[in-house]
Order: sequence, then C-alpha cells, then structure tokens
Amino acid sequence: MANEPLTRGERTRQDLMEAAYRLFIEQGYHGTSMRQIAEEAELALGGIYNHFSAKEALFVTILDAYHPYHDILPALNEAPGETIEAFVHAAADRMVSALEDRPGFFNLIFIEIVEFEGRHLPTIFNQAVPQLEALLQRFQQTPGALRPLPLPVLLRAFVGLFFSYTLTEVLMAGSFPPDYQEDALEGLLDIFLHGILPSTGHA
Amino acid sequence: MANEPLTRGERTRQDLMEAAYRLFIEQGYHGTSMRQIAEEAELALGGIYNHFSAKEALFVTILDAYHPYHDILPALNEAPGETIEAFVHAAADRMVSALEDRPGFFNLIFIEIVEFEGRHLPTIFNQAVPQLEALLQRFQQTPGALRPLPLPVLLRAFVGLFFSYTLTEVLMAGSFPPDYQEDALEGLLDIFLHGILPSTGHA
DNA sequence: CCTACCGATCGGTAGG
DNA sequence: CCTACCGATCGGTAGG
Repeated sequence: MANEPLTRGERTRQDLMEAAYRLFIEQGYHGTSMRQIAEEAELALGGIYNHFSAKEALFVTILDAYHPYHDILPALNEAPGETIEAFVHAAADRMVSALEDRPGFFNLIFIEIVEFEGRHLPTIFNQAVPQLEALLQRFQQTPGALRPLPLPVLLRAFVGLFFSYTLTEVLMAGSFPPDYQEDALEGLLDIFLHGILPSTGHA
Repeated sequence: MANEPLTRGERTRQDLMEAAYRLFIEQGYHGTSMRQIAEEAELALGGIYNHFSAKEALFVTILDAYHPYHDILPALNEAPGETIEAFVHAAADRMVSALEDRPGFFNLIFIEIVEFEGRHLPTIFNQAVPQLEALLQRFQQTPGALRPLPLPVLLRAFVGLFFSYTLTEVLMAGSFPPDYQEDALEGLLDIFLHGILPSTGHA
C-alpha cells in the first residue's frame, strides 16, 4: 500500500484501468464502450489511446492486473493455521473476505472465457504457478495427515470450493429458505475437509 | 426425439434459436449481432423480428430453452445406482457426457451473470426446483447412510463439483503435466464421496 | 490530452 | 419473409 507519488500520466493510466475494470465486470467486454470508459475516467475518448493501443490491449492489461490470483493466492498462502483443518478454515475466511470486497471477482474470468474463448488464460496461469505450488507445499507440510490424493486434485478441489460456493449462490439465490443457506460455506468446507482427511477420529 | 413435422414458421424459429445459441456461447451476447444470427440461420435480418421482438427476447428464449437444467437434471435423476456411491458415479458420468456434447454448456450461464447481471436467473431456477427436489429425494432414499448434512449444502456440493471440474480444467489447462490431471474428475468425486459418507468402513 | 472526424456496424422498422 | 432504410453508436485516428 506504499503510495509513491504518481506522475500525472501514471495517475491517468490508473484511473483508466479502474474505470475499465468497473465497467467490464458490470457489462462485459463488448457491452462496454471506449466512450463509457473515457467518461468514467474523466478523459476524452482520444486520450485513452495515449495509454492503450486498443480496446483489447486495455482488457488484457486489466485481466493481468486484476485477476483473482494476485489478491487471493497470496492471501491464502499467508493464512495462519497449525493443522490442515485450521488452515483450510482460515484460508476460506480470507477467500470469502476477498470475494465480498469484490463481488465481481470471477466476472473477469467469465468474460475471458466467453468473449475471448480463454485465449489469454495460459499466460495468466503461468504467473500463478509459483503461488499455487506454495499452496500445495503448505498443504503437504502442515501437520495432520492427508488421505493419499494427487496434489493437483487436492488443489482443484480447494479452488473449486469457491467456484461452487459463489456460483451455486448466484444460481439458487433467493430460492431456498434463507435459513437453509446461512452456513453453506461451512457446510461445503465440512464436506471438503471430511473428504481429504483420513477417516479415523474425524467427526 | 419424436420429430413431429414442423410448420415452416416453426422450422425457421428453430433454426434461429440454434444459430443464436451457437453464436452467443461463442461470442457472448453483445459480441453477437443480429445480422450474424440472421446469416447463420439463412434468413434476412428483418425476418428475425417475425419470431422475436428484440435481441434480448431472443436471448431469454434461448436461456430458457438451452440452460443446463433441461438436459442435465433429468439425466442425473435417471442415473442408475443402488448405493450412493454407485449413484454419484453414474450421475457424474452422465454429467460429463452432457458436458462433452456441449463444451459451451456453462457459457450461457456466464453470459447471463456478466452481461445481464443474473436478472433472468430466478425464473429459470424456479423451473428447476422440482427436478432439484427429486435429486435430493434420490440422495435421501438411496440405500447407504449419509453424514448429517443440510440438504441444500449436499446439493450445492454436488452441483458445484462440476463447476469445479470444468472451471479448474479451463483455468489450469495445459499447465499441469497431462498425466497429473487424467483422472481429475474421479479424484474430485472421491473427495466428495468421502466427504458425504460416514467415516466407518469407507476407504 | 482534446476536438473533430472517419468508415463501419449496430438494433430495429416501414412497407410491401 | 425480404429490401431498403433509420438514427445512433461503435473503435479508432489525424492533427494540433
């Protein structure tokens, strides 16, 4: 959070990116016009092209700067927890906080999948590999035995937990009695933990 | 599959819907033009408006006709299986087949979430409630004990399994050694089953 | 960084 | 169901 002074140009670039981010996740890529972005950033249309060569270049920059890996993976890796259970709960708490801060968190990924057919994902993912590996190490090194599971599967199950939570929430929102879904995330975590820990002794 | 003869108008409407479906899931809503749809359906632009009053009405009709609940939920409900384990595996197989038949299956949902802010989802979901309830009954009635879990959580974990599988596949595609992700779905299922079944006696 | 403009394309309609 | 058209808006650029 060290706010080094930004040059005028850097400031404008920041404003543009924030404006574009907000508009993209609300309206999609093709649903957002360069004029809307200019207006939201309080800039004339032509001014955008001093900072970004084209609309797609702007999107790619945003995808790169705002995708979930940047915020979420470090938050997960820094979660405390001396047992697997404690760690998973702490990590989930952090994930939920991050998700609440930015309700449109996954939208960027959905836009990329639908409107760009996932073209830019491999690059993004490769940046995240070190963080993902650290996360795996954390699972392995934290005391408390795990069932013998392939590590990528463990990782996919864990990450997928939050896709499951978020998407089923959106899909089923307001259609189940509210008291029924109060602790849905805890329930999902419970299934996950029970699923990855050895049977013995676990409730 | 009973192909009753369609009137000329019904045939055209069908063609339009199929063309629009293909284009929407490939390019998104705002990324697809009415002219593209007309061309793909081999119709003049103006002809579309004999069948649909506006572009959004066309999308809503498509969302209603092609969303996953129509194909997938009945397929799940009809899956065989005399134990929970057998049922979950059979249901997962059917889900995977459905997903492979239509790789853009979830895209419709993503478009709805991003480009319409989920506006049309409640209606859709309400149609699916009976099917979802049948699925829950199936879980409850199939022999083989379950851990005490809230039913909506069980349902969300099960449905979420396929979001997890599909999305983590897309996100991590080609970045893990291929042999590592061969049986990812089986691994996820294993965690899920282990997570919902009582500890005793289960591997 | 803005003004003023480009050609192309958009969703939708009138009229037959 | 098509032809021909509407006004509006699109991404992008020249020129200063």
